[in-house]
Amino acid sequence: MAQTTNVAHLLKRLGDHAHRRLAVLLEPLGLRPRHLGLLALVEEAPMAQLDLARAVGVAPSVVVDMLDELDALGAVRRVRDRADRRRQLVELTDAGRALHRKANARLADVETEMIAPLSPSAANALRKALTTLAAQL
Amino acid sequence: MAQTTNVAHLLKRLGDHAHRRLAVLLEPLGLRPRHLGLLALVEEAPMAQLDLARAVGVAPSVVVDMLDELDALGAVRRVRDRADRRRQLVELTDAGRALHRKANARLADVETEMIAPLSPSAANALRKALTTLAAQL
DNA sequence: TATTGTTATACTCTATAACTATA
DNA sequence: TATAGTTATAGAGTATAACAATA
Repeated sequence: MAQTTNVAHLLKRLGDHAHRRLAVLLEPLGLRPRHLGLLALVEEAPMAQLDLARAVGVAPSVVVDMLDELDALGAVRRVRDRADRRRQLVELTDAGRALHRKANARLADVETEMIAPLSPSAANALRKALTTLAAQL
Repeated sequence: MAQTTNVAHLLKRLGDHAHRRLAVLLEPLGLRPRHLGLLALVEEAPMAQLDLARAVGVAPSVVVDMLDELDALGAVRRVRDRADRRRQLVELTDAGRALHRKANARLADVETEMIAPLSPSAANALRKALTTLAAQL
């Protein structure tokens, strides 16, 4: 059967598994996988919401919801931009920084779990290949 | 940033890309990615709908919809089981067999596209690693 | 007029529950 | 009563469109 060995199909199956697994591990933190991209961006520097939406590739209305959730966790703060009072600069709180660190540890856990059956060199080759493929997206 | 090199995250991103790409390539055939699993199962032997649902891991009501779509394409036929008249045995038509062959070719195309940046040996290592990981799901 | 963030609405995908026909 | 298939309904997740405040 073509599907079981086709790389595209394998990537989809494994990617979905990784996503479900990450959702389970993040749940105790009150986070979901989709929050991680936002946290990573805001960790670097405060950012306007529409810029976040563009960077993450998701609709602005969805970013509003996600930020509401992160706000409820005390992980981010919306600060009105005084230069342009339409914009909200989203910045990470100290609690948000700690939360992001924990979330990244859970993400690392998923990787560790998943690559467990591979030899170190095979795991390395996998990471390298995936990184190469992701670079062309 | 952890996400760009984390294997779990890379798998998710690449899997989603593969899925979107496959959807585009299947669209001219009137198929969507989720139909492929059904076609592959029914290609081997006629199967009852609930068995299909269990095999694909999707709700029976969803299988009904998918089969309606495949039926509308003339790809499958529901045949009442004479031993147990509650069951419908789903079988592939000749047109369905041809369609399945084309669909698998499109799936192979997605793989070819995606692994293009890799050397043959790297592509081989990738396929082997993914197959190993998928085996433990 | 155009843009930022927000709200309202709709669409896709899937699951759960209620229904029918057979057993 | 239990099971196979179906229909109806509801829940995530996301996108599009309309809106208020500001530029």
